Amino acid sequence: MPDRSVRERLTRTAAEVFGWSALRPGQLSAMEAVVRRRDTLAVMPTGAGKSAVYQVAGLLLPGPTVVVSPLIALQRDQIAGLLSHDAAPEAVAVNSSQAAGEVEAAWDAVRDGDAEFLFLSPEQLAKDEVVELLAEVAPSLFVVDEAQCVAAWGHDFRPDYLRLAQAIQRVGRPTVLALTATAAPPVREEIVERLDMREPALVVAGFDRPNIALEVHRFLDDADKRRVVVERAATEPKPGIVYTATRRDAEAYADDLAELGLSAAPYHAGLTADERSLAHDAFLAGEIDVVVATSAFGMGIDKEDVRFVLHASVPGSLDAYYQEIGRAGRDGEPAVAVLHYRPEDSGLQRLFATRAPDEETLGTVAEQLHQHEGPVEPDVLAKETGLSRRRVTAAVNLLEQAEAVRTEDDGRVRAADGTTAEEAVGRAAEEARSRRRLEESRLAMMLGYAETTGCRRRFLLGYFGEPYDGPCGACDVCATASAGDTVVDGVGDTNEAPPSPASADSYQAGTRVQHAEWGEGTVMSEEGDRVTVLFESMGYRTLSLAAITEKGLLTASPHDPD
DNA sequence: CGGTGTGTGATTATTCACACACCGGTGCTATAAT
Repeated sequence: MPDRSVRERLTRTAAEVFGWSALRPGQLSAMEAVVRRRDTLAVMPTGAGKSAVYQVAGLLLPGPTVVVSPLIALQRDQIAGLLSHDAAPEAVAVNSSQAAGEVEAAWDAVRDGDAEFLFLSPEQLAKDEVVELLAEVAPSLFVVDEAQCVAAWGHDFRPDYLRLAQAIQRVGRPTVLALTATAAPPVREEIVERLDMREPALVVAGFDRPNIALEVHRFLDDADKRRVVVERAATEPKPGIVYTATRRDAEAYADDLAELGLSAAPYHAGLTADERSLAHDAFLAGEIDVVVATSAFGMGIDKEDVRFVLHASVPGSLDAYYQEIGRAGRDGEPAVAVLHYRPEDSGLQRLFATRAPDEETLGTVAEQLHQHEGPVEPDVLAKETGLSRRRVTAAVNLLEQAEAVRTEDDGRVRAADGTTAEEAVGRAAEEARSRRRLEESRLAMMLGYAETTGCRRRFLLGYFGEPYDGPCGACDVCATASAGDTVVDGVGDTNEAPPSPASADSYQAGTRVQHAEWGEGTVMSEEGDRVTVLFESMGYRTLSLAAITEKGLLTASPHDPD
């Protein structure tokens, strides 16, 4: 089909069914790739209309559309959004909150072609019965919404995220569309790899959010930090969000703010469902000025006028940080993102980031697998070992990644031929170590942002693979530098000068390089006298230009950049 | 990794220092008890 005709059909459907008079370029090209049955990864900021991509494209493909979504609340929002368009087709969900009758009705609707969209959690797809029902209705499009969850949650918290590829295969390998607002290059790679996407089209909308001013404050003393965070939350224009690392801190900061007479509410997973939805609804309705939350607060928060996002502690990665501050200033009006941190804060994040199935668990699971002559269901392994389903699945995932385990067409798993349990554990443990190195380097990049002497926006965008010459003029570093410039009458060439625009062209972001010890990598950013490279085996490393030149550390990679 | 709570012992009447254990974030789903 010629380009024009596909695009015309897409724009016409968008207008007639949803009433959208115009599509953004990113939306249209993602839709087009999907309709041409090409696997697609779309990285688009919230508000850029990610949902529209599958809503419109799904309609133009003949079979039903499956949408994997991490939260039931999010599934409800999406369904409500579809229902609000009179001309849009029916959408249903299947999850544990429903009665048996509802589930049956939902499947009937999909089977009869009454419902175009079916929303599921990844855990649903871990059930044979669900996969079999789905295979019968032959979906044409398999959407993974909030796809950063694959990389962020798949390894331990919700391991069924790493088994989606097998589910996709089993339901007839429909076209795969992964959607996310925030994903740095290694996260994108991981999504593509884990979902087993084939030669995917990559649609990346711009990351920059110029109306969000960036600021960082470093503290040595915990009490100082608390005082500054509370004062800042009290004085900034409302509404705003304060992120804390623990539930206890969320409560403590909310109490402090309430004592100052502000309407503030805590939000974390330790609250009851009622308390959470109360806080959530009140915040959306403008009845609460400040929500003080752990990372539980975020997905599905569709509020335009958030004026500040303060962090009372460092998150574990810039991916998480950018996702959280991205909730500010969606209306395009000025907003501010302030990170408050102490170097000690990173200890907790390091702990979170580096936890993996221990060798004992891996050993138990591997040995149990080897007890079976043939393939076995993961649930059976859980029963036999007495370990939780989550731990078993995480161990199986790791073993599979180490190519010591294979998944059959029916979803059962078996030990790879010619591998002993011992070898399997050794290789899986090495996979876990390699993953830990990457996680630690991601945390190091987070701290790099906090400690940078250059433009913060430049650092942030560089991390996401977006070259930015800067200085941006809207971060604390640039503000200080330009104040200095005025004093010295524009000379500005001091030791702490902002990054020089487009200096050496040899280490521009995106350049492929080779390191003698660490192998191939991609330059992520260059700042002052240092270059940050993302190595495939080691994660992020920051090298000094002087050392690179003197010791000849980096050579141009034989491969062309993509 | 770092903060916090608990227990021990030493010192002396209620307090303090120190060692040590424990906890820390995200949600789904199935199941049991009202």
